[in-house]
Amino acid sequence: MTGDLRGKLGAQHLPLRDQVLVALRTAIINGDYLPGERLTEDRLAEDFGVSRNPVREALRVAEAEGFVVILPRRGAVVASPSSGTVADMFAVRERLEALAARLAAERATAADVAALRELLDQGHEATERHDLRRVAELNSALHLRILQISGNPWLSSITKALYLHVQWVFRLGAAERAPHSWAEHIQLVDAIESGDGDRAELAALAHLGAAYVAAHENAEGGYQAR
Amino acid sequence: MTGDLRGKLGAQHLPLRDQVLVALRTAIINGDYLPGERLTEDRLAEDFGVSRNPVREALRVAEAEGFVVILPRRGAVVASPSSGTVADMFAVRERLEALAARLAAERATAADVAALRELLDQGHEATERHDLRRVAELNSALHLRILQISGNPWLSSITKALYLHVQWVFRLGAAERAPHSWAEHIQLVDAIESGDGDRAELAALAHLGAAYVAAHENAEGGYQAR
DNA sequence: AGATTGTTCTTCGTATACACTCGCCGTGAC
DNA sequence: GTCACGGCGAGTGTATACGAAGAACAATCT
Repeated sequence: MTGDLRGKLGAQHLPLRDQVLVALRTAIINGDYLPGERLTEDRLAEDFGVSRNPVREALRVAEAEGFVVILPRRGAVVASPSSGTVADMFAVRERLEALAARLAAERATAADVAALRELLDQGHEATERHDLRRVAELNSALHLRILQISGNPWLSSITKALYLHVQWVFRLGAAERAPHSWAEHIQLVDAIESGDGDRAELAALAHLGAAYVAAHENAEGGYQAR
Repeated sequence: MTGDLRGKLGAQHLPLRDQVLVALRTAIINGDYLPGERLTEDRLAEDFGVSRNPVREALRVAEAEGFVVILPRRGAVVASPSSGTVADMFAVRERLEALAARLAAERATAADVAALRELLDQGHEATERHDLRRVAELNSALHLRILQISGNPWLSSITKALYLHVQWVFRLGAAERAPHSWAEHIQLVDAIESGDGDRAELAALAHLGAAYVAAHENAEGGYQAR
């Protein structure tokens, strides 16, 4: 898109508002700010060591992304993902990740597949070490990589956003379910390597279905609404 | 051209930033601001008769939604939907609208179906009157209504955002394809009424496929304002 | 007690200031 | 003539201050 003006340098500077947005998102996902918690602009500005303006701009984007809810003239609170919307989220994600798997299967180069296998290996290793944090990281990396291979920027950005929310729900719940999800990943990469779109879609659906059950259980036992 | 925009923002009770966002989106979709056009904060502030702050907050959200591209320290320009991303957009929309159709079929009440039929009738009438603008409105209303019936807020908000982009591409292209799309709508509503999820999905896919061909042709032909 | 009033906190919007970066353009050196 | 340098203006990025409006809550009054 709009390739004419881009490409020059100076793009390496991340505006403060973006840094704030990233920090805010991760703080919410990590549970540093709990659902229902009030987020006054002053407080966030102080927490992040910036003025209110960057905070306000980051808040608007966070609202658009569904991480916070802004009540007019009342301010922002951390959104509360109810178990109802978790189900809705997975229903959408199921379709999107299935499409991503199909496109990836149809378009993956040998190098793409090699990169996926590399992630798979690292994941296997980390699982044996019981390094759950690293497993979760590699889990994300794998999904993101498949999205990238799909080559559809819309699909990619939408699914990434949803994926962040999934991570949020997972963290809020108690345990990671990482161990047994890894076998599903192998199935998925195998299917992508085969180039068979239908098979890749089915593998993605199976994976998502299992993930949903885990997330849903977490959400049920997790936190209070509002 | 700036006068009418300014007048609309006067006497309402939504936060200014939201009014600016709506005005900005519609201005972009209507082609008042053309792809690649530079959007300086000062100019937008003047166009909408507000200060820079609401404009900035609206711009960040518009960026997140994909309507503008913001280059660090350079400012915002209207995004350019290339024909490549139009194909990607429809690939995603196809899946989402198919899901919406399925959910709607499974959950629609008699009242929901009646509302859809009402829209269908109005659409038929408007088509006979060759009132293309009204037909386009009813077209949107029908799709939005189906999303609402689906009862999945994630699906709804994501698809709405995509739908706005589709409208953008349509307006940039030359003619509306409204007339023959109406038959497909009838098929779709029939399927929803039947409560048969598979059938509703297929109807949605057929509709989207036809719409894609039209949109793609428009995008190929390049953009001309109005 | 119940209604009214007032205080306080916070957002919302405006205004202003200033550093920084980028692109443009004129000037001068070669 | 052309190329490099440097000044200049435009515009963003950030900070800060200020006032208005609204909501929540406590205090006051009847």
